[in-house]
Amino acid sequence: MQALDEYSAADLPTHERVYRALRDTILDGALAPGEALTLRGIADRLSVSMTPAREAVRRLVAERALEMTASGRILIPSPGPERLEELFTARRLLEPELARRAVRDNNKGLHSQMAAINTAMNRDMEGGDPVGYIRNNTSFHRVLYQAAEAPALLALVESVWLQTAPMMRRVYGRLGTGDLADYHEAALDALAAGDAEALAAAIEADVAQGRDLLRQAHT
Amino acid sequence: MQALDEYSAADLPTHERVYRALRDTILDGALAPGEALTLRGIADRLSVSMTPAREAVRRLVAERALEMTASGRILIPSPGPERLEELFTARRLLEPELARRAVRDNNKGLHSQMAAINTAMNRDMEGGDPVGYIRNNTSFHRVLYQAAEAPALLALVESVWLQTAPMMRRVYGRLGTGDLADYHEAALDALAAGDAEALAAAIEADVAQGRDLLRQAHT
DNA sequence: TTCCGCTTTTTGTGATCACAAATTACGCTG
DNA sequence: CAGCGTAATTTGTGATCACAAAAAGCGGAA
Repeated sequence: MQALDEYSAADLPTHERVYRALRDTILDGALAPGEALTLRGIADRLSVSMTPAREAVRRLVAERALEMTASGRILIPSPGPERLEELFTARRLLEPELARRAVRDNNKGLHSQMAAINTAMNRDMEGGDPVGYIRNNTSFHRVLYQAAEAPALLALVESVWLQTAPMMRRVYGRLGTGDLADYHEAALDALAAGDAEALAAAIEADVAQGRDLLRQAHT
Repeated sequence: MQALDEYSAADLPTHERVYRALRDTILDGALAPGEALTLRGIADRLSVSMTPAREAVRRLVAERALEMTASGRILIPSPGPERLEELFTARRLLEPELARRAVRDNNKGLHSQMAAINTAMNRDMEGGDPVGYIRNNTSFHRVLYQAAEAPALLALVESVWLQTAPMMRRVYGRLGTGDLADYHEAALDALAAGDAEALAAAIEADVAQGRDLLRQAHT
């Protein structure tokens, strides 16, 4: 779990700071599927009262980043194969569209920014840093889609990421095997060429590869 | 605003009953874009304390069915043209997929159920009942997509509906003009024939028509 | 009338508490 | 040692309150 201090500078409402701390922790894949949380545990760890902790949890449950049983227990979701198939279908439908729009509104710094993130990803993989790898992989996609200036579409995609994030750690172990096509490189080339359809295809292939890796890891 | 009593029978948690009452009110298009709500107003109307009202609002803000300003004011969102274009793009990408899956898992009663809803819609339009019309239109789509048994995809679509719902009332006035293609009939025919692609095309056309009507109404 | 400044009211936030239900711990019985 | 029933503990829920900030109301000056 990540320190609350990272967000304390900006004088945000307490519930917002708790929300961001929890969300980032989930997005990093740092919490295992099925793991249980408690309101008092969250509140104590972040030195706040139960009220903002409850609001942050309620918000994450609404985004399906957390799950609540009928009795009120707070769990990290553990989506089964059917659910994962749905989530990757959503990514396959939405992300290529965002990629196309990003090319349309492309600005100069985007390519170098994404290239730098991709380099950091490869370093994380070689150095054995799963959290860093997952975080940079998310950033790679997010930076691209932010250029599309479509916040409503991006919000839908981010909600899907939150739901798949806890399972991503299992994929990490399968990455070093070597015979994986690098669709990030293909995406960077397409972006440099300003080829929207090639970029959309690379993104779709990248999503499909993630789905396949997860499908293998689940068995 | 709708009575809380409609959900009081099932002994759900208070915050859940408040959430459903608010959500259904929004989904019916009964709240105008830009309209302000207060926690105490919601709590008093439903005879509960501020705490569950706050949790319900927080959840709806997370689903983007409500908006909160930096100072904490609760507003019904009033999406501009660009935002609406995004939301209808999301519907165009997601709903045809759900329609295809519904055909795959088609059960006998679905067609007659949708036909009945469609009849009720036409009655609402002739009778001048905008809330009933909007509610039945939502049901028409929801019943179809529920047959797809893809809850994660459906949740994404429902989030989009919540965001467009407040604007739908403006569309209603344009409906009586007569020269509108009835894609619901086309959808029913495709479903009866078990033609997944024809159904997906009808749904896409229906979504596109809604987008166009809203675009005209906005000027 | 219009605009500015002050006062009053309204509003969201965060903390605390009592309570009931669920979970866990534990000791007894077989 | 396993199964089970009871006690102790943990946990989410809903209500209430103090507080600070924002909004609304209001009166006077230009």
